[in-house]
Amino acid sequence: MTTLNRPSAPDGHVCGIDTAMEVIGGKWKVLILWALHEHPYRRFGELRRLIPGITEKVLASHLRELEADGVARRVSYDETPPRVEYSLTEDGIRLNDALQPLAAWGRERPITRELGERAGRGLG
Amino acid sequence: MTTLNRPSAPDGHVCGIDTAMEVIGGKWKVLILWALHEHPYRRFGELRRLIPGITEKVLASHLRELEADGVARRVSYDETPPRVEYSLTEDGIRLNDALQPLAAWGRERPITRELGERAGRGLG
DNA sequence: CGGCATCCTCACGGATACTG
DNA sequence: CAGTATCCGTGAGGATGCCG
Repeated sequence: MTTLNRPSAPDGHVCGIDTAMEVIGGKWKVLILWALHEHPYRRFGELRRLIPGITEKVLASHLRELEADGVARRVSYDETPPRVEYSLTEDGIRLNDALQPLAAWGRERPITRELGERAGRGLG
Repeated sequence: MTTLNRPSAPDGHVCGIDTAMEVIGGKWKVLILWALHEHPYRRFGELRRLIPGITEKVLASHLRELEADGVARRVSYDETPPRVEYSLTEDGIRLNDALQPLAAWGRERPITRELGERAGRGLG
């Protein structure tokens, strides 16, 4: 995220969506947000189980980025075995709320392309 | 988009956001959507100028995907020189509307990370 | 003007092993 | 349990050139 040519709206037309996309741009970020949204806090392994297919490394890095972006919070308890709880910040909750219309669009949307094959996997 | 392991919400919890992310997931898609939203129709070169940094190939492929996803429409006129106009479909307009809260979030958001360097390029 | 055909890069994400 | 460390593959995206 240093020398990358980030997309930007033309001459001062800050639409803000690009900013948001930076935050939720990761492959699993919205799913993580969603999982955190359903419950006040989530543990690491819990998230991993809730999101089948994600690896530990990716989950960890995504969580770190979400944290750095101020939408997720990480609280670790000094216990044995260790316990870490992730939750949404106020801003993260607002982000999730802002995501709802998009989710509704995705649900109500007329199936144009082949949007069937990608969901036909038994998960959970 | 064939054998790719697409993210999915756990056990039937269809949040719809993943579906939406498939459509707007491209690097410049939201910017294209935004550009199409501001005006009833846009020409190819116009879009290219409106979105500095995007290459013709990427713009073309993104437009084609947006078209395949039913959110953009392409109309070409048999003239010399050739003229092609892109516009949003009804569903594309709804998508854009659904994107507005996200845009608002992006604009109002407290700057946590270094969200300054990526915009510091003279464009337009 | 509005593309498509190639070739190539590189960052994102995946697999595996190891640690406090 | 909750991660790091390392290596690697992939594919979206970028550069360039040509065409109707």
